[in-house]
Amino acid sequence: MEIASKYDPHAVEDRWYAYWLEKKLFHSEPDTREPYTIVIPPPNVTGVLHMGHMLNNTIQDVLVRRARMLGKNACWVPGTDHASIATEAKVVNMLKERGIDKRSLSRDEFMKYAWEWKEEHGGIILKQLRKLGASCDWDRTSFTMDDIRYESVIRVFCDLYNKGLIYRGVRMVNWDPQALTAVSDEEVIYKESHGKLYYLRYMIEGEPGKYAIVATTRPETIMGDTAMCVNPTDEKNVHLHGKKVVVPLVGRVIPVIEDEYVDVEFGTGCLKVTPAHDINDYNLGMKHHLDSIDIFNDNGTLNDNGGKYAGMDRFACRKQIVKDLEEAGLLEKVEDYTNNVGYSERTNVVIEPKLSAQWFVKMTDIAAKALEVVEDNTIQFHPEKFKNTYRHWLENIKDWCISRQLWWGQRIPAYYLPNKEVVVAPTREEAYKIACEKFPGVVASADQLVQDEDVLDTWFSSWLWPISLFDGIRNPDNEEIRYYYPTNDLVTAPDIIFFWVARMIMAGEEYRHEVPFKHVYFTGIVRDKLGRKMSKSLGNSPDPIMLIEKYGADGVRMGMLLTAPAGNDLPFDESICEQGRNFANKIWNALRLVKGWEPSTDLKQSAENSLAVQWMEQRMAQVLEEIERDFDNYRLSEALMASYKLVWDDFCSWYLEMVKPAYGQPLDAETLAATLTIFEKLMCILHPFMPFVTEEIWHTLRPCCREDQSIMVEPMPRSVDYDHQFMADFATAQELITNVRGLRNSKGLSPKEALELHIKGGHPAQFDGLVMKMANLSCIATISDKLDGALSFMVGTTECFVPMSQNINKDEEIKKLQEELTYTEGFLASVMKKLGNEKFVNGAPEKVVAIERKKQADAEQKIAALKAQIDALK
RNA sequence: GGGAGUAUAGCUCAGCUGGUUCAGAGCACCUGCCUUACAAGCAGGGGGUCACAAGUUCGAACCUUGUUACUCCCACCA
Repeated sequence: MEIASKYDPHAVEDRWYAYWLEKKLFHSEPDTREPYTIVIPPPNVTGVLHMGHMLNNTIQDVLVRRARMLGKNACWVPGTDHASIATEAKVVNMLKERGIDKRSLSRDEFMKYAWEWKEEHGGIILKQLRKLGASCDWDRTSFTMDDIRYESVIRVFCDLYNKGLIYRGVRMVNWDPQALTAVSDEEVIYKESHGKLYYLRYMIEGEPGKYAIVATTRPETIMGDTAMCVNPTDEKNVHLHGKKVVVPLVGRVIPVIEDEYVDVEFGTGCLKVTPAHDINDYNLGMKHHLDSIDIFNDNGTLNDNGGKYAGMDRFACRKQIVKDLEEAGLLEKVEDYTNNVGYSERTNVVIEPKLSAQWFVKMTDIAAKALEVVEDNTIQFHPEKFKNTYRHWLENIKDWCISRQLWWGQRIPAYYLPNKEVVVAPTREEAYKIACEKFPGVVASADQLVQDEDVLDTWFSSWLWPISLFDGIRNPDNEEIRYYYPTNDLVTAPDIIFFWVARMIMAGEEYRHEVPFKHVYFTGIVRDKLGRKMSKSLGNSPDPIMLIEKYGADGVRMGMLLTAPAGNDLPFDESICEQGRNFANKIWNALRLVKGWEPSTDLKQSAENSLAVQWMEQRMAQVLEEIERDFDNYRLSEALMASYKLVWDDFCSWYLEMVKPAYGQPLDAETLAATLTIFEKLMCILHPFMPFVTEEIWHTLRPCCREDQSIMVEPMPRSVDYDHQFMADFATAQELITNVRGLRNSKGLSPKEALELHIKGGHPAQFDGLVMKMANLSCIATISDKLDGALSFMVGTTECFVPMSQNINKDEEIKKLQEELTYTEGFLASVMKKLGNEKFVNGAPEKVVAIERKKQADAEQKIAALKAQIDALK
């Protein structure tokens, strides 16, 4: 069979993915095996695959595939997130393009459009994950708003309400004037922005011509001022105590109050208090029983309280009001000012603090439990440093605002009675029942109940994900939840540690009394090579599907993993995929070589081949030890690098070259069979990282017995004991080979010209045959004295000589030897200094001193040898 | 403002409990090779004051303190 000289992933990847699906190899059902479970961080249903997903899902796939090969019942559950704000925004836009205004639609009509849109455009990302090779159990694909998940969320809401952990209250919330909804604290991003600080004059009542100056960044909010505040200890403002001042332009008379909160150093030490539009002012207002005047509409324009500015946008109003203040002579001065302004994570508009009635979850008690399980390592974070971040957040946690003024999401199951009382129940009928019991005679029928208009924060669905995926909320005792929960590993980006990771832990404790996962692997953030975050607006994010087209999924997977240790950002450059592609090609060519060998049953296995096989098998055991340790510590890139070197260096460069027969010659059947077995095992080791090329090669190696099989479920090779002396001796042999090749290279000799090697004294000779083959030597001779007229090198303390047919350049050789001598003498001097130090000899452990003495002896021996060689040349 | 982390070769990173795996790996680079598996390759090679300074120690990339630079998280003084 002819095998192409270049590996072509296109021909291979789709075929094997279809094969895996057809054989249902991704599917898991509970059985007697040990479970291994990962739930996918559900991407937005509106999302398309980006580099962050690639990294994240590659890691999950590596872990799942490895677990599967270790004999576990591996289950990776995929799904998507309904992403209220983002999805609703997209649907609204879509409607707008069709000339439909959301406000002209009823809630039900809107939801119909939204579901249509979701069915049509949603979940592209899951299709894209298949290209990557993700071995998700697609039969289990879920959605945070499908029936089971919807119902689970509703039940949890009711349950927490009944436990008194959910309440409704009027609070200052972060209002997104574009999305027209409240968002949680975590959804506000503060950015430094360059604005102005305006100094306004507030006339003092009853003291004509006298005024106090207030510095503010938001002059448009003066319409909402209900007090001015000074610090009671502020001497320069004592004259204002007990006075009243007039709000500029507005004319309203407001009191001057005193509070320690005011910073004496800032501006003039006078603060205008606008309880409706600033969180700190709100607190001051509560404390001093101030009125609260809301001047904004939900969309960020001014309402009727804005007087002549009513209807204007808040930023347009700011400009206008500054102009008007100036004309009225009430603007003292304007300074440039840099401060932090909060923006909505979803819509990127400036957040408006706003008083409104919202639903909250009490966090204090739930948070304490969630902190404990991370502190005591029931859940381990990789890397561990994220424990700090986690602790800090949980220790300072505030109640979670979970209501959103949107339609796309789980509608809050709270029903209002005509008497303003509220009942909470999963369905209207149940709510009616409760209403009748609690408030007899208030409602005559279920229809009279008015359901809350708001939906729940999307994270209020996703925090249940590891439980609700197995229907563990509705049926807490079902077989699946008992089998798959708790899950094993969670792989996610550190930026959602609060949004998601912490809250899943809370939900796990609350609803399973058990952690939702045992390990959390935090990936880094994928950046471009200039260190910038990948973003649409910068256009610096490569399309992952194009990358896969170009380098193959295996190539991209490997490229990303090689440079992405846990928690480290990944400066992504397309060229790292080349390394992956090249590696796939390298293995492919090893396959071509091996497949070209003809087995001969007449030929007996040579001693050399037998040794080569023994070495390779033990080398594999040795490296497996390392790989297993790396996986235990979640050091995936190191495990991959070790595998890479095992295949490329040890197998291809050393082993295959050692057993490779001369051109056209057959190979003894025993060695060939051993080679195939080793090759297969290597493919198993590599399979979690590079699933496609390894499956292809595994099948091609022994096509006869691979029908209907898959490497996916082959047992993963495990490390075993190996002979350390044997490996050390072989390493010495490798050094001999490298040295001879080096001599050849530096003297410009052809690799085809066979050389002789003379070794002074004894050396472990069992590998001589292999050394002769690999270094192209005609003989290896043992000599008792140094050899004249030869090039020399040392391996350890052993002197080696290679006779030259041509004259050797004595000066050059002497120079080279002299350099080595100087270095060794310096080395010896430092060793002697240590050994001459009594404190060292007495203080250091026996072992360390012995090592130094050995260094001394070796160095002395080497110096003597070098001196003798130099003398001989002279 | 508070906290955390990082700084080792041109790049990305290892370096465990201070001591022969202590100065490493991969990529990149340089030299020579189209040697019938692979130029997406082979063989060989160069390259680092371990950010800076002081200290502890017989001994420091590793421990302590300080300095500098970068990154991230939290807070939000109008």
